[in-house]
Amino acid sequence: MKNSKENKNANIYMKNIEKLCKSNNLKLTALRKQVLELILSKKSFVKAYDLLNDFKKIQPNAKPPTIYRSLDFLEENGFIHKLQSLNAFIKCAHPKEHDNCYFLICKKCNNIEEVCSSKIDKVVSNTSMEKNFSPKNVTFEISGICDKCMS
Amino acid sequence: MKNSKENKNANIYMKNIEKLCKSNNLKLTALRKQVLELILSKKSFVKAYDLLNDFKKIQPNAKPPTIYRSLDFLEENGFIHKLQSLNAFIKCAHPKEHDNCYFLICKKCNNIEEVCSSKIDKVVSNTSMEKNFSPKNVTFEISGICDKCMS
DNA sequence: CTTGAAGATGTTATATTATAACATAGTGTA
DNA sequence: TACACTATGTTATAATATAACATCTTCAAG
Repeated sequence: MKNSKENKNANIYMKNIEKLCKSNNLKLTALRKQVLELILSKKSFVKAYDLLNDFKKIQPNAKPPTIYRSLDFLEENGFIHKLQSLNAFIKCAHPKEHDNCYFLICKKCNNIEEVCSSKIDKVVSNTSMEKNFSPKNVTFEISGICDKCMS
Repeated sequence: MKNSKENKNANIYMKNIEKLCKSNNLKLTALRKQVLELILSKKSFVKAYDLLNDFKKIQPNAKPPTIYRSLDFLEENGFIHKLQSLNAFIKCAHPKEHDNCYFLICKKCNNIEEVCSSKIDKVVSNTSMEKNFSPKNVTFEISGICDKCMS
């Protein structure tokens, strides 16, 4: 039951990505799509080499660049995020719908919550204005203990 | 001229660290102090293996754990920060004087500005309250182009 | 003192993460 | 069709980090 619901969600998500790629003239190749599917199949974040091992079940001769190139494509286009403090990857909760977001990372259950907030955009832009700094990429990750794991 | 000024600053910084270690009952061993001195001697961030190579000039048989253990000690106690998006380390601008800070990282000149702001503390604590999340560590790094490199 | 437990360092080995460099294949278009 | 461009395959290695165990210090309790 739960799996079929998750599959459905993953399908909806993938349809959206396909549409976005079409309208942005991006090539969602079979390889990239397969890699994204594997990422979507995870409850939480995934490490590159775990992804590689998963992918080898489909294509046994896969090598690190196979994965890293797809990850690069997916990240550059905002379909996934790299969690810098974990060296791990996770699907974007709202592809192409926001600029900056941050992550609440639970150390206990490994759940990740992606939070998109205008507050952080404000902090970033205010700071940048003050310092005359021109921001390009924001890494904002908060690790701690989530609601569920506290109680 | 400039070097002697920087040496003086590094000395003042080190005196402060020694004082802090004393009052917090932390062991700033010769090794840890040497590693910190190397970090202080850098204009900007430093990579662990560059540090190791520097350290080998003092102690040729140094190995990765030598460096990583000292980095762990220095980071745990807030004397240095790890820049997660760069896999690099940098001295803390204000040891033991603040909780959260963020970094403006210039992609061109590699200059790092450490900014301590109550605004970010507020964003973090507000978010955490809303989500009932208990934050432990914050990673907040903004990369872009700095004032000097823009003009 | 001295001894023994804890912490720090030395040392070997290996795990983990990521990319360079070059070869080949596919794709679209002039 | 042929060319330029992009994507993928492949080999090799670079870069980052830690596990595991040995040895040495240190320092406080006996």
